[in-house]
Amino acid sequence: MGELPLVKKETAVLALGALAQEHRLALFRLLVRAGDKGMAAGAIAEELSVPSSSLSFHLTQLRNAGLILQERQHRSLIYRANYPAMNALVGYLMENCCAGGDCGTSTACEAPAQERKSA
Amino acid sequence: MGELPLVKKETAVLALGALAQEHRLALFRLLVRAGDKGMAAGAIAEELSVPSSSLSFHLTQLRNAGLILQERQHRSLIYRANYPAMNALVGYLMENCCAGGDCGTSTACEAPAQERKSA
DNA sequence: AGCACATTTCGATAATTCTGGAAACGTTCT
DNA sequence: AGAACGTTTCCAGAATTATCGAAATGTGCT
Repeated sequence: MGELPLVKKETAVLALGALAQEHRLALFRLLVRAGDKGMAAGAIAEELSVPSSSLSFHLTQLRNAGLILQERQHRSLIYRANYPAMNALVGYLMENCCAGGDCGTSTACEAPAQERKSA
Repeated sequence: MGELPLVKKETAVLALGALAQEHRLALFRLLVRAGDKGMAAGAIAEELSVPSSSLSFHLTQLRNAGLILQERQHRSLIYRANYPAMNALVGYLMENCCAGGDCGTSTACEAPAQERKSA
């Protein structure tokens, strides 16, 4: 009965703040859909119709919040959703839901064992 | 395969924004724990050590976002967490997770059938 | 009616966040 | 080395958000 939190208050506020913005929410959900293969910044900018400098700002926000991961691939920077972080956030929100009783909160979204880059 | 969303983009941004603030996140989680019986504004203010005028501002934010419900009881205003709204928000966040595949996302937090006001 | 209590509204200030063009930076190809 | 490409950093202005004391509003008791 110590229940030390998996997510700190600060972390949660940061993550929620990162998602609380039209472009970033769309961006995050886009990456959630894109799955393991991720998307390049340029492709995202085009998809969302956001100028690259603005997009870069938003990508940084999401990255600081730990919600997305970055990886270089040739000239492009590839971004992917951080599923564990998302799950942790949701878990934090629902923590103590129903006064500690187990009310069916079993959230999980593993990075899908998707066909990893067919090369 | 129309998949019309249970939560609109705007609604989600509003809700996330409401939660993306130290005091409000604590407040919401407090109400989630408090359950069906809710809490009066004054009690919340004391618990969170926030001046009443500030608290009122935050309560309004959460209420506009649809995350909490208000009900008068004698001289006090009682606030309760809106569980369905919370569930819908979480559902929206994870929508299309794993590219539409069912990856174990079964989130639910019904307002607990708690001992409703033992009077 | 009059008084005390619970909470909200007003208002002015401080702090933070968003935006996008231009310039800088790192990578790849010839 | 030099050129082209993809992305980020810099910057300054615009917009939004948070704070809290004081005053106003609403409710219930006597």
